[in-house]
Amino acid sequence: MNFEEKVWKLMERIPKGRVTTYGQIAKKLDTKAYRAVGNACRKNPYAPGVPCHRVVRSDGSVGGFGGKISGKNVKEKIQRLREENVEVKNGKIANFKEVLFNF
DNA sequence: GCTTTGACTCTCG
DNA sequence: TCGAGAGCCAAAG
Repeated sequence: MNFEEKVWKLMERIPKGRVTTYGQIAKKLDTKAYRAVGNACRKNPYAPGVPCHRVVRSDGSVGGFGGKISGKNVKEKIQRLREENVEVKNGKIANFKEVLFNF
């Protein structure tokens, strides 16, 4: 199994209404390839089976899909997050600690 | 096979 | 509090 497949599989485990960080995923995979995780996310061939929008940065900010990349459909992702009990404020998770999914 | 790049994270000033 | 720099790993050129 490739590294990316592991990442995707792990992301699949993220329940609705919860989020996780790249660091958590990397840690679960016994690696420090935080950035590679992000890369795998960006590819994301299993979307929306693999909800990459539920993966955020360690500080609770939504990461690249929130402010840098794809400025419009991102809002829909954010909106979906908010519908899933995840409050997003200004590109960051408001109740981050509460919705953070610990593997 | 080496170099570049990235949706990252940590530390320091 | 915020920005810059360094370190990390994997994929693509």
